[in-house]
Amino acid sequence: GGCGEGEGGGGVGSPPPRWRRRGRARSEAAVHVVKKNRRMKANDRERNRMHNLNDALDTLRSVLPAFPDDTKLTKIETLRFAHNYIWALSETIRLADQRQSAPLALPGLARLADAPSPGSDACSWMSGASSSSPSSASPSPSYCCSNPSSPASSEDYGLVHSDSLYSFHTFGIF
DNA sequence: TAGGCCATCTGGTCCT
DNA sequence: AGGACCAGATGGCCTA
Repeated sequence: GGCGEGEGGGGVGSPPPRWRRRGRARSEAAVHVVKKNRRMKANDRERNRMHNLNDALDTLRSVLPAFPDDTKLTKIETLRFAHNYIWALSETIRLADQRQSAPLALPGLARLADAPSPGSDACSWMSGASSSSPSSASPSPSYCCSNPSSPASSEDYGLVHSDSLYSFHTFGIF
């Protein structure tokens, strides 16, 4: 916050005539009311904006795999999970495409070695406020698994069960 | 009780 | 000028 409420400075010297003082007082009151109304409207818009944002997050939660204990993901967890979930689905599609193009070469197994999945390497799908950017060479999520704020059960379930293993089982990789 | 998460308010900044 | 977006502040609620 700052100080944006600077009212127009008063004059220096003798006070203005009575009519001017009264008129000025009225206009100040009017300005105050206008500002107050503007602020209330802005608050209302901001509230609606945040509600829309939360609705979008709820929609995102609804398309993500549910946890067995019906734990509601926090906002940050939802975003991170969605990010890794998209990555896992992309990997699944990529592996499927590779298998289709070369079904006898078992490229998936080779690919698993050089495409670290969040569930297979030392990292997981949540946390990572201090993680490096995933936009470097590898598109895989780089969030590390040592987030004390994330429930361990959620971490374990999130990708290992719902995404990686399930997907790899589905396509016969394992 | 401390810490995490959340909703809300608020002022600043940018855009139309 | 007004609206959208953003970040900081604040207080409430919940849980370990």
